[in-house]
Amino acid sequence: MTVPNPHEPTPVSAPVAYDPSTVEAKWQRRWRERGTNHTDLAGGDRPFYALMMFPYPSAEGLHVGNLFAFTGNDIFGRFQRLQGHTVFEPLGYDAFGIHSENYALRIGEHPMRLIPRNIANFRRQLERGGLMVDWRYSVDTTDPRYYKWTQWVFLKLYERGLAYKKKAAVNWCPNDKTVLANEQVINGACERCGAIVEQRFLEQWFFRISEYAERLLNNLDRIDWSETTKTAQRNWIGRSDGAEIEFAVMGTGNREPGTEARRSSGSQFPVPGSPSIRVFTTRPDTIFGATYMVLAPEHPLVERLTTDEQRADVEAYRERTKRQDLVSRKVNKEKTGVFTGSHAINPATGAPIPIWIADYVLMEYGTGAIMAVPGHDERDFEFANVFSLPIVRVVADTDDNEQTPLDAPFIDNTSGRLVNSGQFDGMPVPEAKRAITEWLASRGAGQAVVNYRLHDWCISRQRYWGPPIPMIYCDACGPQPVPEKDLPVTLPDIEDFRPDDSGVSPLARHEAWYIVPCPRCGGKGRRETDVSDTFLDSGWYFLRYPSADRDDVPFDPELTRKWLPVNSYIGGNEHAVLHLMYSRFITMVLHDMGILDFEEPFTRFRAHGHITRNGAKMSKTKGNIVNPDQYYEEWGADTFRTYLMFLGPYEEGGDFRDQSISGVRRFLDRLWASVAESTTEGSPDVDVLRKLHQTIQKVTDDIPRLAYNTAIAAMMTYVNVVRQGERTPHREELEPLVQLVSPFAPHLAEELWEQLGHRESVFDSGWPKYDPELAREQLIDLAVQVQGKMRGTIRVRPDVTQEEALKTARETPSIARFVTGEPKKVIFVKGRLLNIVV
RNA sequence: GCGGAAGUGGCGGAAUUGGUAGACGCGCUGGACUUAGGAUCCAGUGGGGAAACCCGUGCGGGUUCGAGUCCCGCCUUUCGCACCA
Repeated sequence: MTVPNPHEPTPVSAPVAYDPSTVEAKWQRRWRERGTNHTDLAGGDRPFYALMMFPYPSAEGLHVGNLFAFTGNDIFGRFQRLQGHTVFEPLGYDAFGIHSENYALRIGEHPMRLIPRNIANFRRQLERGGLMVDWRYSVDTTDPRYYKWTQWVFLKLYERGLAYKKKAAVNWCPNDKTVLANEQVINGACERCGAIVEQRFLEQWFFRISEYAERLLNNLDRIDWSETTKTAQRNWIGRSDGAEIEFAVMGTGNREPGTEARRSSGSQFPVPGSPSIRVFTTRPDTIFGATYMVLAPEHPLVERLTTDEQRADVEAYRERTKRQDLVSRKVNKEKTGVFTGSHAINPATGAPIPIWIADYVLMEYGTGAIMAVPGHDERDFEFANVFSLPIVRVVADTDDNEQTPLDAPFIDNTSGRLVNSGQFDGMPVPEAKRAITEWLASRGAGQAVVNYRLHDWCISRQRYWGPPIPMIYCDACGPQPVPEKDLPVTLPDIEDFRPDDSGVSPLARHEAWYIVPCPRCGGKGRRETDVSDTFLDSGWYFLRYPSADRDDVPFDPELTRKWLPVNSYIGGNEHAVLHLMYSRFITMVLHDMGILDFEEPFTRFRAHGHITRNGAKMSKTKGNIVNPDQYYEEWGADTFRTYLMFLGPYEEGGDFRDQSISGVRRFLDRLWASVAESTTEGSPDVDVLRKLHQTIQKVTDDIPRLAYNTAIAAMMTYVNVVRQGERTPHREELEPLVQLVSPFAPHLAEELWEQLGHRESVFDSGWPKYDPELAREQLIDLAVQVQGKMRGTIRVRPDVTQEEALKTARETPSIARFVTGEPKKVIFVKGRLLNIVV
């Protein structure tokens, strides 16, 4: 054994290098043991609910896009905790729906077996990512303990008269063999599979979301949401201010064969009891220019209005448009239509105008009928040209009130004045809108009306993988809601769950399941065999999390009062008009029923951006999907998290490049090394401390703005400062940095915090305070311009006066050479710049 | 067509309010240490020029002492919605 020579310096053992897999395993275990991520729901004061959109647990496993979204939310949540809030950051699974079912069908496995496996895999990947999730309060929408309450929500809407069944033209996907909501039809094709959607007439359950249109629109003004999301919702709700106008119909040739068409009454205005057509228009001011009318082909009045002469043509046209798919209808720009043979009377001019049918008028919007003003509407103009219908100009473009020449195709303006409009001539358009609406109203021919694009929400799905709609049909008693005590209506575990083309759910093939006693009379009843839309599952899940361990109530009133509405919600903008609209609607309904004391579920919402890879969209077919497991393995979760946040502004997303990850890992390595080398001897360097406090300020400002990329950049800069030169960093220079970095790299921060001698979790240590005194620079480089051109900088105190700065600048040769003669003018921005104008 | 967002080095991106354009990172170049380096460290890195300087934020105008930022007119990309009366 060799005795160490006391004169030789004892060899310092090389610091242990940063090994993420060891550190991360250690802290995940420690968090579990200590319950670090548990939220004291009942006790915590200053509650903060940091919600992220829950994922659909696909068989492929966690997508990097999910992780990007969750990490951003996790950073925000951890930051709030460090600021002293009790943070609740739950996560669950949105596992019902066609997506899961189709996949199950494809691989020939039952979703009841498949989904739990996917969830287990998701859970493993999510935990590996280091999220501050309290897994004791998770939800799985396919768990009867959850969908019991989804069915309860349905019953509440039914009780309120907001759920109703009607036979309706619905979007039918021939591939997925189910009905789709309007929101799920993109350009006439199924959002999911891309198949061309057909129209079918089926009995469907609807929610009366359209009754809430005005509130859904108005409340947008007072919630703190991403503007892009609010705009999308406003457009989707699509409020139009206009008028409904009634046009009297002249007798049809059918009743008086062989005679001239005659007015049904002596008046140009409709008479109660006589046939009339109601139209919606946003331009009542143009009524003097209405030279014909158009009804949607499926309009109920078409039957009566069609003359014998025209019947064959009309029937043929109706048949053709019915079978026509939506895509060719929308893409096809040429106008088609057929004359019904009947005429209506323009209530403004008293002139008879022909009534046509055409598929450019949609039954679903307004009244399904329009007054056509080809002089001022592009579509009407095109139609009028195809069928040689008269075009009358009633708004003049110019101030001189002269009729604009008709060689202009049409004028779509609202700044002109009326012409050819009788007593309204010369009136500006906005004024004429009001005046003409009033004039028509006074004669019983119309009224001001607001119309919305938003339609009622069809929730019926003729599929298997969803919560059965809790209704029972009894021949004697009619439709009966399933009593609350009988919930849940359990989805049976059947092998044959394949959808067919019959228009009914696979459940309709299972008599043993659907034949039940009527809850009212006890006689033979039949269950509703459709299941509900998966957007109903996600329409209320945020209410469930705090009460996820309770079976007696959907959500505990006290916990709900404490934790809701959600303080911060982060998710993808692809849900701007689906999930986010439905959630608001359901919350409003429950509020109106006295069940919730707030009507907006998400106080703040931010849409995150999306990740591309090497500039391209990630997709399975391109094979360029980032699999998180691989990166956890190679770089560690902390590096992966931090890298994802460093890609670009969180709300815009960024481009993932494997090559660039190393920079973030280097940063964490350097942070690790700095702590390992740090000393408690002596005192910290004032210049370093100044940078530290500037960094604290920057990071504290950036996180709430979700400017994670610049926060990370600031911390990188600071580590570079700490390590500059040959110096040994002082512990006080590093401790606050470990706190700053902790939301981004939680495992590493915990480890370093422990190495710095702390026993409690870094997440219970608070957020470092920024001291403006310490942050202030002693000397700055003041920019000096001559004639607005940069000519150099001068080193001065930040509070230097204009006179001093000017003097210094003129003594600086490299600047002074540009100043010829006396300055005419001097612009001085304190602490920023000096501009000398000569 | 309507509505939103965005065009900045080789690349991802900085520049909260009109005030030093290109922070931070990748990549690249050179160097140090090395048997070796795809490790680490140091220096450099918008373009042109020997330099003084000049030019540079999609294009064209404008406002201003000063414009990536504001105004007018275009172009391009991208995402929603789309015959919504």
